[in-house]
Amino acid sequence: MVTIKQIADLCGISRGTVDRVINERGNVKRETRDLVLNMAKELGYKPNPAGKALSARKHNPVVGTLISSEGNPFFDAVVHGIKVAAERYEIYGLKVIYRTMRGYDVKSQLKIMDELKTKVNALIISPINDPIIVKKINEFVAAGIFVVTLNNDIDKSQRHCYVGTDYINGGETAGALLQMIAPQQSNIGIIMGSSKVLGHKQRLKGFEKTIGKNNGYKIIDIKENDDDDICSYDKTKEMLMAHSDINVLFIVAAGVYGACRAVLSLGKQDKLTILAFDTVPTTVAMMQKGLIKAVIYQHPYRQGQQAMQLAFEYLVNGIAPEKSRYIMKNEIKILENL
Amino acid sequence: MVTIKQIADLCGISRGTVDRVINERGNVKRETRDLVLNMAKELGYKPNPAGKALSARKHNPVVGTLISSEGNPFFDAVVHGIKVAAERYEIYGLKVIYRTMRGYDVKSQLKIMDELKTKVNALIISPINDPIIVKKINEFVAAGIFVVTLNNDIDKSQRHCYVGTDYINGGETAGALLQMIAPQQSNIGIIMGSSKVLGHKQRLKGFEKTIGKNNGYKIIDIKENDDDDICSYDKTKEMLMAHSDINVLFIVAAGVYGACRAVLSLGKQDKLTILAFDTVPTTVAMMQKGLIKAVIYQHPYRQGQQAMQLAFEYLVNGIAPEKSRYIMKNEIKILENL
DNA sequence: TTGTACGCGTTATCAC
DNA sequence: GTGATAACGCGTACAA
Repeated sequence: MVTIKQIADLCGISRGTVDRVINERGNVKRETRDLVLNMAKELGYKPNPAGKALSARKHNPVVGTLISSEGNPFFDAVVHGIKVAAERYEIYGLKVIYRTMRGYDVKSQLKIMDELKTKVNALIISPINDPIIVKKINEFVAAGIFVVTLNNDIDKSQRHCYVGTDYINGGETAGALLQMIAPQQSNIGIIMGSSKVLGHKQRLKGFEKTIGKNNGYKIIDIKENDDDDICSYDKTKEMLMAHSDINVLFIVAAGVYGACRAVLSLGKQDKLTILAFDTVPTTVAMMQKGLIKAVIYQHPYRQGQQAMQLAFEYLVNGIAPEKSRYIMKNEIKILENL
Repeated sequence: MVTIKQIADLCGISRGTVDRVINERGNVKRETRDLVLNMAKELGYKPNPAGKALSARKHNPVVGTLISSEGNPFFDAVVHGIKVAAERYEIYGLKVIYRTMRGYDVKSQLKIMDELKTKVNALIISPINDPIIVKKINEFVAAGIFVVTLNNDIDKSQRHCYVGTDYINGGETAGALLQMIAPQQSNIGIIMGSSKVLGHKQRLKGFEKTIGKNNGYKIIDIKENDDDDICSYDKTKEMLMAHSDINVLFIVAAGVYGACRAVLSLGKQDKLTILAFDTVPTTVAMMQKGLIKAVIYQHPYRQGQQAMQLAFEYLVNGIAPEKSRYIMKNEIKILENL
């Protein structure tokens, strides 16, 4: 393993100069610069993260997190992943500021982002898909802040990377699975989260694409529940009463519990195949009752861990992410492999 | 963050003494020892892995890996995980010796273990389930070598930890899934790997337990293929010809390709529901052909990564594993979420 | 029994 | 432009 010191010796100069070249701090003669660069390349120099970590303590690196986790139990596991990772990195001097919010209000998110901006060197955010947020994220990046979008991406922004799933594939997987576990003739009722949320729309798109090839499968009705259980309960009840031919219920986002309660209140639990997303406790309970046959799972814990790890490696080890997208697989979970 | 130096200052003694206490090197007065221990506990001292990593370079830590990967493509992904992780840790001075073997011959494994013993500080091994290997593993541990069992455990041994799946749960998951995707009346033919391999037996056990509750499900025949594709081809053909009522094929371990070729050669591809394990390329090809509906996946890449990470953290960062078993989930994969 | 001093690789600071 | 030096936290050989 080659070190800065070795390069310095071989070039007949000091460590300081080599450091200036490698970290592009300027104030180095062209020739010396080229010499060092060539030597480093030739020897395959790679900075030792342990050394970087040690000296990074002086910077007091701070990560800000802003997650729309309030009232959305899906994010509990995500936040848990973030916290476990943060704890592990605490010893390296990494500090974390935790901020949460409820729902998808752009102004609220903007306000918290502004508060964080002067305090952090990195930001982990589940962003609202809005041009104003894109602009703000770009401001962060321009200010030298490392930005990770978590669970939802804003692809037009300059964020350093995205950690989450492929939503279209989530819908495709759900559609394909459904055709394996539901009746040959299926009349499908769909409960959406919010059509304002890009991911939900993408899931629907993937689902429709996959089941579209099957003549036995028809989508009877689609309703939005705004990710709210009460609303979900009402809308589901309404839908099932209006269409007694529905024998499949596909719940695209949150509000699974409300929808299931509607099914129970109509006594339709044995007549429906129900497919949903994520393994929040209320959903697991409904799986145990036999109401929900399967769910699509998006590795929430690993999403949180991964996001914090990327921030850590960037700030403390000086390692930029290899990829711009860290995609978690859409897994199929039944009661047995939860 | 509290450091050794801070503890030393607060106790009015030198860093050296504190180090002796914390790393239990002896040669410290009782009182001083107790004082330091209390102070460390009170301040919540945790050694900084970066510091440890830096000074660990002098020891030239070496990890030996011994995997029965030859002729078993399942292990390709496991080994890939090991190698990617190893590459990442190379910069810290971690060296790796790669050894492979074919099949389950105790003597071969023993011989390679003996060769490795003097050269390594840690061992990652997919062990054969045999008392002689247990004894040898315990010898390694007694010699201060860190031992991780990978993909297969030997629970009576003193190995530091196991990385792999819960095989019984793998069988249960397969059984439950089958009842969702196979006909109400299913006559099942089972192709085992080797009954000598503990994991294969456990999978069968979990499977039998789960489908045992369903009166419509019957196991018609069980055959062993010794994880060999040719043998698998012959045995499957034999089985399907002897029992024309079989409409479900459950392949417990390797030899998936051979079994599928047998199905094709009998032209039974549209009359069978086939369930298998792992996503090796030949299996994926059979999924694409529509022959195999679903497989159980055991995160082979992550298994390899995790094992190497544990060795790294132990040797270089001086961090012992938190758990004695790192269990990967049995996931359900269909074509869409591979 | 205890303290001192150096090295691991990187970076920041100061002096030239 | 460049070089020397100290500091980060830990381990350890050696001195006292």
